[in-house]
Amino acid sequence: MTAIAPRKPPRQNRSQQTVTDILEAAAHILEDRGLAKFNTNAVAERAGVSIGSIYQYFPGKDAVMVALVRREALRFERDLEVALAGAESLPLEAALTRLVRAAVDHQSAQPNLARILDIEERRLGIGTEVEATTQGTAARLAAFLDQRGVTDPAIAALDLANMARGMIDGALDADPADLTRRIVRAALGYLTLGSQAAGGP
Amino acid sequence: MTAIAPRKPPRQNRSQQTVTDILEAAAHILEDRGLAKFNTNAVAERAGVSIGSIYQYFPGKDAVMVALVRREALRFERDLEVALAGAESLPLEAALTRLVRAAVDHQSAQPNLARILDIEERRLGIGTEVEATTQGTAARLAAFLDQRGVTDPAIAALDLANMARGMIDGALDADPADLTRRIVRAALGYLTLGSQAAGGP
DNA sequence: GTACTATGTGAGCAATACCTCACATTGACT
DNA sequence: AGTCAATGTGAGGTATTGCTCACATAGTAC
Repeated sequence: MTAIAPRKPPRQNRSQQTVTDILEAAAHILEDRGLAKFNTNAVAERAGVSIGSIYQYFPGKDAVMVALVRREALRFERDLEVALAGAESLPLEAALTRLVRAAVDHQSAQPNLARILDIEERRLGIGTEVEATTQGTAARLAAFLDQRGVTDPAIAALDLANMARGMIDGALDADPADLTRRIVRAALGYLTLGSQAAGGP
Repeated sequence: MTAIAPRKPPRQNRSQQTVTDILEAAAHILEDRGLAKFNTNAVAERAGVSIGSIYQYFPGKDAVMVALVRREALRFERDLEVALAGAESLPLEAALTRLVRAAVDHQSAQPNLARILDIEERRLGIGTEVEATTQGTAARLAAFLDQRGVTDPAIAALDLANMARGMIDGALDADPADLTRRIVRAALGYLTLGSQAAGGP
C-alpha cells in the first residue's frame, strides 16, 4: 500500500536515548536547582548533548517541560493503578490509605520536581495537550469513587486530589510523620460526612 | 533628646503614594498577565512612574514581590480576624465555615494573584523575612484550634491551611459551587475523626 | 532670587536567555 | 571506498531583563 515507503525502519534507538537523556537532565535540574536555573544551556550540558540536539527533538523549551509533565503524569497514574490493584474488596479507609500512600510516595521521591510540575502544568495547560494526560489520572480516581457509591465522583476526585496535593506540598518538609494518616482522615471526612453534620451544642 | 534630629518631619506623602502605586501595579500585572510578564519595565509603566523610582523604594525586583506577599498576608490575616470575631460561642462546624468562607473569598477576589503569591512565598521564603508575616496567620489559626481542644494545634493549622489552599486553587475555575461546604466537610473529618475510624465491614 | 534637599526620570549597560544555522560526524548500504 | 541521510555540534544572532547613574524637576526656607 504505502506508495512512498521508507526503505527501512530508521533506527530510533540513538535518538530515543537522547530524548531520555534530555528529560532526565531536565528533571534533575528542576529538582536540584529550581525553575530559575532551568534553561536550555544547563539542560544540554547536564544531558551531555549540544543545544542543537534539544531543538532537534523539541520545538522549544516549553515542549521539554510539557514532555516532562506528561511523563511524570503517566508514571503517577501507573503507581495509582498498582495501588488500586486488588483493592476493590478492601474497606474504604484501607483503600484510601493505599491511594494516599501512593501519592505521598510519589511526591516524596522528588518533591521540588513535583511541585514545579504542578505549577507549570497549570501555566502550560491553558490550551495545550497536557490536560488530556492529567485527566487520565482524575478519571481513574473518579471511577474508584464511583464504585464506592460516591455521589459526585468527578468533583470528588478533583477535590481529593487537590486536597492531598496541597497537604503534601505544604507538609513534606515540615511534618512528614503520619502525613498519610492525616490526609486519609480528611478524605474520609469529605466522603462520609453528610451535608449538615455535627450541629449539636 | 534626639541629638541629631531631622529638622522637620520629611513629607512622606508623595513617596508613600508612589510605593502604593507600585504595589498596586504589580498586583494587577500578576493577576491579569501572569508571572512571566511581571518585569520592572511593565510595573513602572503600569504604575505611572519611571523605572528609577522603583529602585528608590525597593532594593530589587524581588523586594517588590516580598512587599506584595506581606501586604496580602496581612490583609488575609485581618479577614480571618474579622471572621473569627465573636465566633467563640459557635459550634465547630459553624466556626469552621466562617473561616473557610473567608479563605475562599480571599482567593476568589484575585485567584491568579493569590496562586502566584503562594508560589513566590515559598521561593522567597528560604531565608528571608517573609516567613514571619505568614506565620502570624498560622498562629492565629492554631490558637483557634487550641481553644477547641485540638490535640496538635500547630500541625493541624498547617494541614488545614494547606488543605483549603489546595482545594480552592484547584476548584476555583472548575467547580466553585458549594466549595466552602466541601472544604468544611474535609476539615471536620480531619479534626473529629479518630485515628482509626470506620474499620467495620 | 538663591541654595539646598528630596524626589523623579529614562537612556543605556551588562548579563542572560532562547533559538538558528552552517557545518561536522556517524553509520548503513553498495 | 564512496554515497547519502540521519544525527549531532556550538558559536553567535536577536531579544529581553534587571538595574545604574548622570541628570532634571519640584518644593521649602531664607
